[in-house]
This record gives sequence, structure tokens and C-alpha cells, in this order.
Amino acid sequence: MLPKGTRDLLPDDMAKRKYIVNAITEVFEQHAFRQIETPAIELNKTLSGKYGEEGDRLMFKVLPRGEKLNSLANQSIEFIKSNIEEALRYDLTVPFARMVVDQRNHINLPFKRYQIQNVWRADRPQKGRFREFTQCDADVVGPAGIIQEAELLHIYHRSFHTLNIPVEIRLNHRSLLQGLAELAGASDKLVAFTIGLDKLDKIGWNGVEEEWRQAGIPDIQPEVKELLLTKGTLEKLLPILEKALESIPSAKRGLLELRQLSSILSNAPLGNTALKLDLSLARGLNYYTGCIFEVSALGADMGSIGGGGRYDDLTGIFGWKDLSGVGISFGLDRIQLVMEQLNSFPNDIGLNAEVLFANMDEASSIIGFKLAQELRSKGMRCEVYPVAAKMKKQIDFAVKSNIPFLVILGENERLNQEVTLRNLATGEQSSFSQNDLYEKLK
RNA sequence: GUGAUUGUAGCUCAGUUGGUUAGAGCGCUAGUUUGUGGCACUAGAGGUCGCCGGUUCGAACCCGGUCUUUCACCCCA
Repeated sequence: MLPKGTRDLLPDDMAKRKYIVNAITEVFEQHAFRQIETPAIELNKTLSGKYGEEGDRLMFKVLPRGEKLNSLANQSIEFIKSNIEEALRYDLTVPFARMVVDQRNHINLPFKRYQIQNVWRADRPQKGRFREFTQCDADVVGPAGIIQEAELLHIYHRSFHTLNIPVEIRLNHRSLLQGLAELAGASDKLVAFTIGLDKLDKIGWNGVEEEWRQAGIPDIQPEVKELLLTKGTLEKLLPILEKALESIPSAKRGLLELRQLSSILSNAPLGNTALKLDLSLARGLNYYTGCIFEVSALGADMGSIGGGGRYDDLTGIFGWKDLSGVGISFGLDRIQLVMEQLNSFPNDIGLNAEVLFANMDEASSIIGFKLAQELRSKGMRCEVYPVAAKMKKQIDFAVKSNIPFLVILGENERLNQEVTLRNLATGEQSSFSQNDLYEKLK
């Protein structure tokens, strides 16, 4: 029995996850990100209020214990809620911001860190959604340059390319959304405007208009609608936007930054990864202020497998004003599911033993144990069957464990100082001196 | 948080309008085979029918509640 939305991870799962994590880690490290970890529990006041109302609802709170709990016995729910001291990490970004401020004397700007840890959300589980899951984040804080956004996009590209997952990265910019809202006459209703627009893929244009109508946003002019519905590459769309938003001051930053990004990427392109400018991309987290990204796997039935963006002042709430940060996140669990769907994993991924020493009797198994130690010291993975069970049982175990070779060492072999080596795939076997075992296996 | 959906052996699932002792396949254990796997045959173990309550002479089956699974919405990785 497990709490809902949690899973046991079996050896095959772990092998797959390790494979993914290794690929991503290598890319992070090539880009000079360095790994950190932060505690699973944070102070409630550190986390609450940082993720909007929805986030507060989904955060796992830690109940006080002992006397503190007793003292809450007759209090109101509201009072109890306000006295909760600890909560489980909800994402990796806010704890990172907290750490940057706490550890400001021990870090060096620009500070690039990566972090691969579990986070917890008290959501209702469904496809690709768990209550305990793993995020792989790379963020940089310090002097802000659009070159960082370009770098992060390359990290996405290279990681997913290595993992053999075809992806599409969708890109947008908060200031563009603001400019568009202004153009649409909804500048005072930016949130409702973007939330509605974000649903375009799901509910279609008419649905979006309906949502806007309910939020009191005036009808959209046809030319603005056309603009909002346009999707395409940065190169193609940017000139159109530059023209349309020319006179809107709030869009200026977005246009400038995307123009810079475009020139960087035209010199160092993202290979076969599709980058699309998608004006309907909003992303919920309310601290994003610049570029925003979202990654989805092509040909897989799964939501986004990664996302991120720039936040100009995340550390401000912890007492360090105007420190800019930009980061991305990989959803490990969803990536694993997508790779299973798309058959993207190589075959030889699980690290099984390469050799099993059958156990025929105690005297022989002592020699087998010694030989196994010798093979291990030469880098070979092997194991000795622990008891003198029936051969059938031992072979069965080897086959089911995907162990390709069986060493048989019983009384006959022992007396001749030999071993018998059986190839379990072909059934071929031969006997030779114990001294030759490594040579024959390698 | 909203709306559906699922729960019977280790796994996948049957189970008649409510009626005696709840079944199958696969898997597992043992044997046919005392040192050789995938096949075959034989035998065996394994179930408070998710849980609590109700209706009934009688409930796996009907009703209520609850937990769980899966899915969609919300939101997100």
C-alpha cells in the first residue's frame, strides 16, 4: 500500500532514470552548472504565497508535534494554518532563491547551479502527474544577459537530442503578453487575458473569447486576433510583431530581447529542435517576467516535459533586491514515460550481473567465491548463487535476471581445477582451467 | 477543489434476475529428471471478493458511506 500519487521504483525504473539523469547532468556540467541540494522541508513562510492560491492549496504542510500540537487542539482551522511551521518543497526554484540569499557570502555571481531532487504537490494524480516527482533544474542568477536564455535553450536541445526524444520548444515573452493585452484593450486585465489565451490549444479561439467575455475583456479586433493565432519560428514571426507592437512601450523589452535571442541562435542554431514563438504560452508561475519556455515531446501523449523562464526579482522577497535569474526545469518522471512510449531507451540499459557462479556444493562454492572476487577486481559484474540449489533453479534465476553466462563448478571441475562456462543464450558450454576464466569471458 | 471511473488469488481477468464449498489462464512450489533453462505432464499452495454499514431467510452481486485506481477539468513537470 502506498499513498496516492507515489510509486516504488524498481531496478529497471532506476536504470532508466539514471540513464536520463546522466545525460542531463553531463549537459549541465558542460555548461558549467554546479550541483547543489537543499532540504526536502522548508519553513512554511519561505514557500507559502510564492505559488499563488493554487500552489498554497497543493502544498504539503507538516503538522506541528508534541506540545505545539496540543496547544492547537481547540483553535480554529485558520489559526492552525497560520501556525504551521514547515512544509515540503513544492519546486526547486523558490528554495534556490532562498538559498542564494542565505548563502550570499559563499556564492559568486553569476552563479550557475543545477539541482535534481524530489518535489511534492498534493494534486490529484493522473497521467504523468504524481504527488511526489523529480525535477532537474538549471538556473543562473546574477548579471542578466539574453545569452543565458540562448544557453538554456541549447541545454534543452542537446539533452533531448541525446535522449533521442524529438521535442518542440515553445517560447514567449511576458512583456510581449503585456503589449498584446494593451493592444487588445485589456492592459488592466493582464492575468485574465493570459489565462484565457493559455487555453487556446484546449478550448479553441471561441472558448478563449468566451472566457475573456466573462472576465470583462472587450471584443478583440480582427487584426489582433490574427496576430494572436499566428505561430511560427522566431525569424518568421518577429518582424510581424515588431511592426504590430511598434507603438506599444510595454512590448519594447520583449521585442528587443527576442531580437537579440534570434541573432544568437541564427549563429548557433538549435539543430533539429523546433523552436516556436507561441503567443498563447503563458505559464502559471507568477514570478516570470521575461522569456518563458515550455517543452513538449513530439508524437507522445503527455503534457509538458519541461519549462522555465526569467524572473527579474525572485530573491527580493528574501531580502536581495533586483537580482535577476533565469532557469529551466526537466520533469524526470514524464521524460521517462515519454521515452517508454516512444521506445527511446537503448536495450542494454540495465546493469545485470555478467556472470553467475552456480552453487553445486559447499567445497566448490568456496572456489567459486574466490574466482568471483578475482573477476570483480578486474571490473566484471558477477554473483555467486548463495545456496546449493537445483541446477534448474539456478539457471532459471540467471535467465530471468538476464545474466548471459553461467559458471559451473562442481566436484568434477574442482578435482581437475577447471570450470565449465555455459552461454545461456546459445546453450554452448566448454570446460577449461580456472586460470583462464577471465580471458574466456572478457 | 469539480466530474467520471476502477477494486475478486502474486498478475490479467471470468463470475448468470441475489442462492450450497467463488473460478480460469499465467506465475509460484514440488515432482516426473540426485549436474543443465525455455517444452510437456502430474500434484499442491495461495482469496476477510478494497473497507465500514444497510436491505434480505440469504450479498462478490442491490443501497449508502469511505478509501483506492485510472481519466478529464483546474493547474502543472
